[in-house]
Amino acid sequence: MNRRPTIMDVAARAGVSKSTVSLVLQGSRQVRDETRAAVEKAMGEIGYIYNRAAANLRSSSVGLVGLVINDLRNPFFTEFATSLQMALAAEGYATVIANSDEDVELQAKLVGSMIEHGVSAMVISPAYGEARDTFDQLARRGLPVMQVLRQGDERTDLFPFSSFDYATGSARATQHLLQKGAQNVAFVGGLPGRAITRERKSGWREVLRKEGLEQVALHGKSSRAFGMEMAETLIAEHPEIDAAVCFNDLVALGLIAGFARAGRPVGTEFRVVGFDDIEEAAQSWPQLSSVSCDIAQFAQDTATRLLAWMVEGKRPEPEMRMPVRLIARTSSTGEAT
Amino acid sequence: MNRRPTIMDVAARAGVSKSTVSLVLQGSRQVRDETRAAVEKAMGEIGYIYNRAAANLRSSSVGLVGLVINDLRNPFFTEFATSLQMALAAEGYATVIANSDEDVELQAKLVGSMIEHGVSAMVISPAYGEARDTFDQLARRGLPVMQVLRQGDERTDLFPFSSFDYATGSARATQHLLQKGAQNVAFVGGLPGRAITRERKSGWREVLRKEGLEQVALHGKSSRAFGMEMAETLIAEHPEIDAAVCFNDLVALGLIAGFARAGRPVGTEFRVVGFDDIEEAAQSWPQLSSVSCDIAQFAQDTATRLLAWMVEGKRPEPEMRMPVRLIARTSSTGEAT
DNA sequence: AATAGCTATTGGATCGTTCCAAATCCAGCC
DNA sequence: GGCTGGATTTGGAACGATCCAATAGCTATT
Repeated sequence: MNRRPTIMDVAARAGVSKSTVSLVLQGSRQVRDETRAAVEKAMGEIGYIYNRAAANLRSSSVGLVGLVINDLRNPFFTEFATSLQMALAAEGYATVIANSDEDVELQAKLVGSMIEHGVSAMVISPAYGEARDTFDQLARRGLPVMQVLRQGDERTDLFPFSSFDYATGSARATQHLLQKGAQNVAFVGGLPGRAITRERKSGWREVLRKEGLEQVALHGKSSRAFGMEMAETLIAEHPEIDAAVCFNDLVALGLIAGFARAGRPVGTEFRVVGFDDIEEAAQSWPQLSSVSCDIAQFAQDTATRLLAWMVEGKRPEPEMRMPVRLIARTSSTGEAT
Repeated sequence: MNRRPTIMDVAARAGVSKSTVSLVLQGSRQVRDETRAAVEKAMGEIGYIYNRAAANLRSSSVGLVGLVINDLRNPFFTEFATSLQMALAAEGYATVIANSDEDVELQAKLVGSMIEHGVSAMVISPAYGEARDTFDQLARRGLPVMQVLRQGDERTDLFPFSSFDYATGSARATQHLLQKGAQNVAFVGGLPGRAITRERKSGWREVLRKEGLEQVALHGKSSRAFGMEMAETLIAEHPEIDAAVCFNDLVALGLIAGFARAGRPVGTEFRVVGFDDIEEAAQSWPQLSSVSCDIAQFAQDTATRLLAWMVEGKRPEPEMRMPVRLIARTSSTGEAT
């Protein structure tokens, strides 16, 4: 016989009952140390492998957390995904990472597949678009589901939402640029009409409004390519603009690349602040000033709150904002660091 | 009663037997259309959700593929992971992505957890370090396992290995730099003693040897930060060097940033070629020349070969090399594109 | 009308765990 | 020696699907 060994085989070998083996597997404290040792020895000898499917079937709790990310190629999200996976792994939970690639259809499939696989909770950074059905399905299953970094469903009582305090961040960035001597600060990037764009823009807008300054905003896909393109636009059509708060670091880096290409240095005659403080920000030149979002800490927090919900039933508050911090570097100060 | 509905409930509602429901679930062609419709209607009405754990228990084949990546933060790997996930999804397989973060212990845990969850195959880009036990475990289970992009175990008959033809790529890059007028070409990045470093270096070495040129290689962690640091080293200690083939694009971008910081433009007096052609290469300034590895195509290929193995039992050849292509851009030609 | 040969449907056994209530063990005490 | 009570151990039922062999329903053929 060459089938995969089961607890029965282990039990036979160790001279105990299958129930005892099961207890050992679950790390129960009520089995005698010698018994446990014997069972573990037997497991090693016959090369036993735990069958989670069977266990799940009976106990219907899987120690599996689903994570659906709208854009795993974005380093910001990658960092979040890996940090969350590690935080959950430390508590004995496995994480299934999936990338919806900003496609609500695919997202629905992924969520469905995860539910079928019996995840016991879910963390989702939703794709843009209508996903009411997907969330309804989640609600029906009664799973703990947290929305992070983006809000895809307004029912935050059902699906608590947590993110960063972007508004304050963009206000700080704008003040910083003005203080450094900038006269006209543009906002670059972010797709119009989206909540996250509104938030990252709102602080900038408030500050400019108070100062009575004109507001120039260039919206578009938040990529490096868009930033590069906008450099040309700014130079050609808005020569008065001498600083920019960017939707994210990718746009900011693209903008800087665009200015470099046009032979215009960034840091003194043109100042830039990005958003997210991705690793690259400190390692490009000029080094990029950025509103830092401590994503590893955020992931850790998310894990903690999710576990409290799963294990103790303590549902997180409907909305949480993590504070952000402005990191001033060469691209806004002109000074080497 | 408020438990999750089962196929029995569906069967009762639809007035058929559980077996019929099971057949519908499996998309069998042998149930009558009206019957299928009735069953599907019933499923919709009572909100039935498929329980994969139960199905797996009986059928022991899960449609789940495990993917373990040594560094998911690296955009090259992220791209591979997402592309593979999509290619497999198209064939009805779900992919579990996990990040070992270059830690063999964690890698062992992840592999173990995936086996427990009953993955039916595995794709792994191994972490550096001794992982014999992990591979042994995989071998015992008899799972189809493919090593990609990195070889962690020498038994390629058991664990077929596929990657890119790096040696040819670095030879081309070096020839290209010499042809553009470079006199002394350094190699920057890559941890010494590793197979992938050897490969990416070998083409460069061969070309320089044939030309009778001196070989300067600066090894280290292949990150942006290292590249930046090496810019200073090159300027201070190797002023004769006027071009570099870099281990990867991150190092190349760091190197360029470092030269920019020192006020030395890259493209004419100093030329750089990277490796991987990540998205950013075309969107930085100067645009980065790079040895392009079509990772999406590679992922697609990997999926195809893996499926042939899983489904038809056709084991892939032990070693496969995908051709690469040199993309010349500003950083090596000095010309804007 | 009986038979054969399909197609469509079905009941029971089964997968490998966990859960539960009951049984067993064992030291301490009267 | 019998009894008590906590610590260990145990057998059988259950989880929810699939698989398999058997059955029922049809049509076409003899």
